[in-house]
Amino acid sequence: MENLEIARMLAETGDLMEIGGEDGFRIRSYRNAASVIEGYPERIADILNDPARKVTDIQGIGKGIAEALKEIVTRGSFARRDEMLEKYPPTALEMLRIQGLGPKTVRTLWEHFRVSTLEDLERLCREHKLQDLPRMGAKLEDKILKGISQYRQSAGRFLLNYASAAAEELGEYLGATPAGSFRRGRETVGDLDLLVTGENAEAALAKFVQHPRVHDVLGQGTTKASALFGLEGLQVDVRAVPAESYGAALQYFTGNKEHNVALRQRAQKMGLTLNEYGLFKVSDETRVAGATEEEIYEALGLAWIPPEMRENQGEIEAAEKRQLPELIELEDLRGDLHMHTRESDGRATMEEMAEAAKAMGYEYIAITDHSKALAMANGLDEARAVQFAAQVREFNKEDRGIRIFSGLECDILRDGRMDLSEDALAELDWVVASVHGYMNIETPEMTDRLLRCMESPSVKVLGHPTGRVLLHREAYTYDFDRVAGEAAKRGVWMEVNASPERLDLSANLLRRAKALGVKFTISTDAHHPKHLANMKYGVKMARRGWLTKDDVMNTRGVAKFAAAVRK
DNA sequence: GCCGTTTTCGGCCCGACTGTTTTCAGTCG
Repeated sequence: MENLEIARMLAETGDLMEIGGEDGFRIRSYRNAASVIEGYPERIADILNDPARKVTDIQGIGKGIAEALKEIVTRGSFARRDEMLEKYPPTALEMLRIQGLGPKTVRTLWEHFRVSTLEDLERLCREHKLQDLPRMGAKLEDKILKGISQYRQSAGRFLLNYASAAAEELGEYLGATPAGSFRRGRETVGDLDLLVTGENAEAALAKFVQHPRVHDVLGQGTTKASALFGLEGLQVDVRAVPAESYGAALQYFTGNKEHNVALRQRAQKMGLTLNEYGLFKVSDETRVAGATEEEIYEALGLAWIPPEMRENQGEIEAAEKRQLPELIELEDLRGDLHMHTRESDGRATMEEMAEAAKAMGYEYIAITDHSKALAMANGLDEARAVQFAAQVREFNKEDRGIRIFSGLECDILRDGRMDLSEDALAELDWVVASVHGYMNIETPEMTDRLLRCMESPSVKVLGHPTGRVLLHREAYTYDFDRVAGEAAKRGVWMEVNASPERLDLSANLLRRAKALGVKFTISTDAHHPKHLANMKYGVKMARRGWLTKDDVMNTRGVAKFAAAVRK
């Protein structure tokens, strides 16, 4: 049992308890424990198995949850969870994920109509049955219908961090390499494709279906096995391919479809045929290439194309002219410019974040806690912001092997003004401007709002510029080209938010912004030292947006970066 | 349910919006 799954069970139990109308503080304890465990560096199961260790030493885990953890690890559930699942169906949890539907409404619907599936709920809304209940009306019915449709679009897809954990675990276990949309760095994946090759390839398929976290084997033959993995049921396809076809298979299963079609057409014109086994001459079926991707692309007269670019969006033409951009690499990053501490809603102190960043080899970070508009996150007001800036100046007086920039993730108010006064903002080194509220305003108003926020001389970068939350919330709408154009003109940068829930901007918008002359930062929005490792997802996204090292400002060394910020 | 304690009980982030009301419950962040 992995931490992520344990955390999910605790959080879900908290959700069910909320539907049950139980004490809010008790629910918070479950959620808090879930969040601590999710971010915990060691496996909870290992700690439980070590007689010398106590899980209650972990902050947020007391006697009660320690008992639950023991149960979860030994039998896959715990009493409280079972009890709640007796009362409410697991489908109730699905309903909670609909935007606009909360625990109280779910409970009312269950008690009145025994609504247990989204289909039931949808029908009731269409028949306007919700209006029979107190405080429910037509608007709510509409909202729920919209929420269901949005939810359906995202169901069955997985965030990159989840897929990534599975890919790493199985990759190591099987000696397998990921292909598919995961390899291309898509922000969400529907399934995970893995390739194994060599003498033990067929044996690996058998080994795969015996993995303790594999269940529901969908099929198993000599070249392919397919099964559901982990609690969430991520579908994993493992393919065994001979060494001489490995490159061809990797290419074929990485896709995407359009890219592959274009390559096969190209091969055809050259008197060749391309499939997952190799590149062959049509005339006498002799093998031209297949063992590596590089030799296939080369035989087609192309430079090897990074997987993140394989969408048939002009990359083949660029590869032909040998004009592919040199994409940014994870190792190019010298700092992380968006993270939170306990001052607002983060889990660690400034010093702990700095220490973790230093261990990753960074030269600098910016601490960017929330501003006061985010009251629930205990955002900073003017006085605290100014005090924080002084604290950072003090920190930097000594050489600590890492430089901190005093930053703030400052809310952009509805009218486009900044949440804190210019005087206070001027004390800080680095202001990230972000939208956290009023996301459903009309497109022109949102455009004006973002244009106006850049009039503040303190604003250096637009944080998570479209506000999307993957599988959960659509981006808010505005005239992107106008805003990006203005950002380029004013020297305001745009963020690639590396949090796997966001990955904002998207690849398409990155390319558009880049074309308009925008510069970027890639930052994790970490709320825990562990989240600093999410940088790799941001880099993937940047690569999908064709960004180079030069496009991304936090690839600069500390002196150059500081100079660029001051300008 | 956790934490901290002047150690077994009291405190634990809450403000703003929406849609429903006619004073507020529910949701979101």
